[in-house]
Amino acid sequence: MKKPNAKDRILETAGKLFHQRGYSEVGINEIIAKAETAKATFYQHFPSKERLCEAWLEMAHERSEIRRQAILKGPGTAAEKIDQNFANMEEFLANSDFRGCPYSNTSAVIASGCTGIIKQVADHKQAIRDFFRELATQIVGERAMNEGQCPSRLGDAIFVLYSGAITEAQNLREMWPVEAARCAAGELCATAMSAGEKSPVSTL
Amino acid sequence: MKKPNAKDRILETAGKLFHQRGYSEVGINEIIAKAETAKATFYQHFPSKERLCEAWLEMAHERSEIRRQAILKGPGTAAEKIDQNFANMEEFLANSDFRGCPYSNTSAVIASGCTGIIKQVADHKQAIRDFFRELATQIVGERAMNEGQCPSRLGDAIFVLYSGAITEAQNLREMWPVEAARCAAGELCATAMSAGEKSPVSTL
DNA sequence: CACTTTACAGACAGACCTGTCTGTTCTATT
DNA sequence: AATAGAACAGACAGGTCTGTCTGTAAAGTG
Repeated sequence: MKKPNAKDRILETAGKLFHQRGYSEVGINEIIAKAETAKATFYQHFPSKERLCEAWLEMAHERSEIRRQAILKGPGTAAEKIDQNFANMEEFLANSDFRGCPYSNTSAVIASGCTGIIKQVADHKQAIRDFFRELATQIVGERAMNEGQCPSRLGDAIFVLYSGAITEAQNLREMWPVEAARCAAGELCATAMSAGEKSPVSTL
Repeated sequence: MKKPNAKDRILETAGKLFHQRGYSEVGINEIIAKAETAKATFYQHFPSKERLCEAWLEMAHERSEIRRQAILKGPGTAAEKIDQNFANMEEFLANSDFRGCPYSNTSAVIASGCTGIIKQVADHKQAIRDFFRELATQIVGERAMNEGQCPSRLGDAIFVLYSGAITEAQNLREMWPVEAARCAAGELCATAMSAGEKSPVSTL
């Protein structure tokens, strides 16, 4: 019951270590020792460390994608859902000792030849961007869209706030960047909503 | 004229390589080879690679601090200066092949025991935060401050936008995150200014 | 000129890394 | 029970890394 599968054990262990200390700071030997498996077993499932990294990011992406879809289909207004995302980020950071975004952290250390990893990062970031764009569309609404409002701009702004919050919370080991981003996102949403009500064409 | 100093050559070369490929991906041997110096010379000036990294970040911080002070004392409104910062970021990214923030990139790969490096990163980020807070204060103005406006909140929001922009431009190798952050910063500034004029107390 | 500082060249130690290989043992299905 | 696939243990090769060490050459200063 404690040992599900060699491959899964490796993936879970590597994921935990990569996230805690960074991809380049964790070696195969440590992974297999902590996963209680043999090196030959490792290379039976993963042809290289780089592929293991890709598998880890892919797994993490799929899990997060499920969470995002659940949020989209769940209850609450779009603005509330955005706010909830920042609350979740605080919890995530508190539980991981401020170790930021696995994708950004990995992207910062790999060589430019690791195209597979680079693609994983880009795909994940694009998915988050699309997520916020979808919520932004719900906020701005169809009417305002036709009148010149740009929900994708609001979505992108929230995406950048989201990224900056987790990056700087990691760098400073403090929570205030998340709160600052949260407030700013709320303000941008409020402005977008009131612009949709009052002025038909935004000057921005 | 081409060889200023062994120490300076090492520092410049290491800085360039660290920035281009990341701290953990560049070794001492490559640095001394490209700096055309000997290993003994290197260790005469820097007791360890970690200290070299600290010296690099410190040098880069001092240079950027000079630029920020020049901007603060230079001509233009505060809002224009903030906008100019995002324009400068685009230029920076274009010239460095989208290799983001040296401090965040380094922070993502070092061990938790590297307290010196961690402090350099935190100090630098705090300086940028203070820079945007100062500009935000100029935007919101003293009157609005007394009436309940919070310039530090605006400054922090711009700081987070700034960080998210450079992070995601690096991850995606695209420029749109900078533009998104730029627009959002402009909008937040506009909202803060109109709130200072019209409504005495912000609801945010 | 004598002397000190600075820089050069590069071998070397010791550790760590990824990835390969040999061979054994467990486990499940037929 | 027999057989096949999966997992185990760990030595090994070949390379890279940081940091130390020995010794030599150049350059500035009294």
